Formats: sequence, structure tokens, C-alpha cells
Amino acid sequence: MDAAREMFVAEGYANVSMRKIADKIGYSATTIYLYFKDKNDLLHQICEQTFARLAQNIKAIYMLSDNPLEKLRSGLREYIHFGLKHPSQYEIVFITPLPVNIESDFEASNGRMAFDTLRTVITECIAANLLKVNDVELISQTLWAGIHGVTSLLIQHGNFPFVERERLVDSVIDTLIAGIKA
Amino acid sequence: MDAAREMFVAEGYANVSMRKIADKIGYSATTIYLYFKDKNDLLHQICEQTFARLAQNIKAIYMLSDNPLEKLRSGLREYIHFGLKHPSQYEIVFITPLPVNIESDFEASNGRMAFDTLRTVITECIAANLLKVNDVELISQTLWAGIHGVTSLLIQHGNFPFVERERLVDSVIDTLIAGIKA
DNA sequence: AATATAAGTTAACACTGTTAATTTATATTC
DNA sequence: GAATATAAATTAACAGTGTTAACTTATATT
Repeated sequence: MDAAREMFVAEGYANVSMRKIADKIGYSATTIYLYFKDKNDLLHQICEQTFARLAQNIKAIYMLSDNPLEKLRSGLREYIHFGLKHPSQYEIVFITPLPVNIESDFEASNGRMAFDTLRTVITECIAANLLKVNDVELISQTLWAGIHGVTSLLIQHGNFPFVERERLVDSVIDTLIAGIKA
Repeated sequence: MDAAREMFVAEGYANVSMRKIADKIGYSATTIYLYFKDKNDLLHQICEQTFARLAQNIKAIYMLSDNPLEKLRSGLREYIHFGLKHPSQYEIVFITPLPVNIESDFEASNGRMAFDTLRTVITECIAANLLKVNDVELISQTLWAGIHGVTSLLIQHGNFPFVERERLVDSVIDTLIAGIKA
């Protein structure tokens, strides 16, 4: 998985063959099939690792504040920064077109857990009467769309004449929060 | 291009081989290479066709109203709906990492032209004193991030238990506009 | 020492995008 | 109308892909 992740990150999922991975770890290609159902499954398991780290980071940041809106703001920022700090990995997990039904068990995966951190803090905000809408699911997904949008745009279209990175990130976060605040 | 577009949309870019396209149009696979440099070029040209229509659609929608905020709202909606209606093509232009040499193309591409329609209507909103920030570029890119985010999430993570599609789209648009309105 | 099981490999299949050489069809000249 | 030039399309082939089934080697258990 370490070898595969490095190669996926460096060269892209589609450009890394099972034989290349096998060469790197000194095994034959078919040996990988003893431990992973197929190439998609290999990617899926790597994604789980990354999801788990992201969820952990966000939870750690939530500990630093008691103000729900502050927690929300810093959580959103951590998500974006996590993506920008590990652009290749973010690309693989969140941007790279997922070849098949890789997400069929999303319900129980670490991806769901990462998203749950967002849902949790939104619930706190609603409980504290800080928002003007009280549909947790709807707001969570709306915010996710916003932070995923800026992250993936900055990663992908690096040569587009964006305004300064930190200004854009702040603007997205500020706009989103201003848009839902009571 | 018609045959290829249909198949890309129906089955996904990766699952359509040059031979399958050739079969559908009654030619041999290699004939396609007389008219397109390679498979990516074929898709790229299909995208240009489609996104010329997007820019056209948005401009047409702007004609239907004089209220800048209404124009903005309906333009954002059209962008998202267009992406959802042409997921394969949206994917290749805005999501899939492009080879380095194509990137300069983006400056003059029809996708960029679509973004310019956004910049134009934002300028109108600022001129009418409807927004609380008056940096055209910053706001345009912030909104682009938001609508790109929801579009790409809905396209790529189809198995995620999203709330009803139209509700999420509305929520993103409402939140963004509420976040920038004066 | 014999056997059962785990781990890994080889050979092969049915594909893929793509190139080079070759054939077939159409147009242009004599 | 015949000969030639050009355009259009094809066939054969290459090097690669994910993946399966059959086989071999290593390790553990009796």
C-alpha cells in the first residue's frame, strides 16, 4: 500500500500498473491479488487511510476551542489546508474520478467519519442558535461543497490567475459562514 | 464526435475504447487517428463544443432579467445544471488533471469564456451596490469555487447519501449569495 | 519424514491506445 | 479514357493493461 500510494500520488492512478507496483516491491504482479481483490480495491484501502488521518486532524482542532462557530471555521480551514498540503493525496481521494462502485460502503468508511466531524460541529452551532437554517445534513453538504470547490480548484488549475491563495480561502470560508449565520 | 460523446456520457470516458467508437460509426479504430491526435484530443474537442454552448446558455439567461442579483442567481444555477447534464465533459474540462501543454489552451478555451460571464455579472452587481465586498475577482472566484464544488461532488461521489439534488444546489446558491449580499 | 497449508510465480487471455506499412477510393492531369 | 497523384481507410503489429487459473515453492503442522 505504501508503494502504491507513492506511485499513485506521483504518477496518477491510471498511469500506474499492477506490474509497476509489483516491480517496486519485488513481487510478481499477481501476488497483489492475494491481498487485494483488484486494483480498485487497492486504491479504496489507500483512500481509507487518508480519510482517517483527515478526520483525526479535524477532531484534534475541535479540541482547541469551545465556540461552535470558531470550531466550524477552523475545521473548514483545516480541511482546505489538508488538501493543499497534500495535493496529490487529496487528488486521489477526492478529485480523481472513482472508477467504479468504490464508495458502495461509504456509510461505514472513514470518509463518512471525516464528514461526520463537520456534521457534529454544525449540530453544535444549531443547538446554540447560531444559524438561520437548522437542517444539519443540508448545511453540512453545502459547506463541504464550498470547501471542496476551492481546494480542488487551487490544486487543479494552478496556473489560473487566482487571487492570493490565502485570501481566496478566507473569502470562501467567510462567505459560507456569513451565508448560514443567523 | 457525436458517437463518441454519446458513449462517453453513457459509459464513461475510461470505459469507451477507440475500437468501440469505431464499431459504432462503421470505421476501423485507426481511422479516428486521421482526424484526432489521440483519445484525449477527441474528448477535448467534444468539450470545446459543449462549453461553447454553456457560455451561450448563460449569456442567453442573462437577457431574461435586468436585476443583477437575479441574473447572478440564474447564471450560477445554469452552470451547475449544465455540469450535471454533461458530467463526462465537465469532468474532463474542470476535474480531470490535464497534461501541461493543454493548460495554456484554457486561457482561450470556452470554459474560460463561461467564467468570464460570471465576472461580468458580478461587476454589474457591484456597480448597483448590491454586494458588501467590491473585489470582482475575489468574489467571482469565490462563487466559482462554490458552484464547482457542488457540481463536482454530485458528479463524482454519486454514491454518497446526498440530500435531494435540487435542494443542495439551491442551498449552495442561496448560501453563497447570502454570504456576499450587502 | 510426511503431509497440509500458505505464499508466490508463470503462462495465458482478452483487452487497451497507438504506430507504420499497405491497400483502396477519389481526384487531377495528360 | 489511361496514367498518375492524392486522399481516405485498413490491416498487422507493438507494447502495454487488468486479471484468472494452474502450477511451484516455502513454511507450518502432524
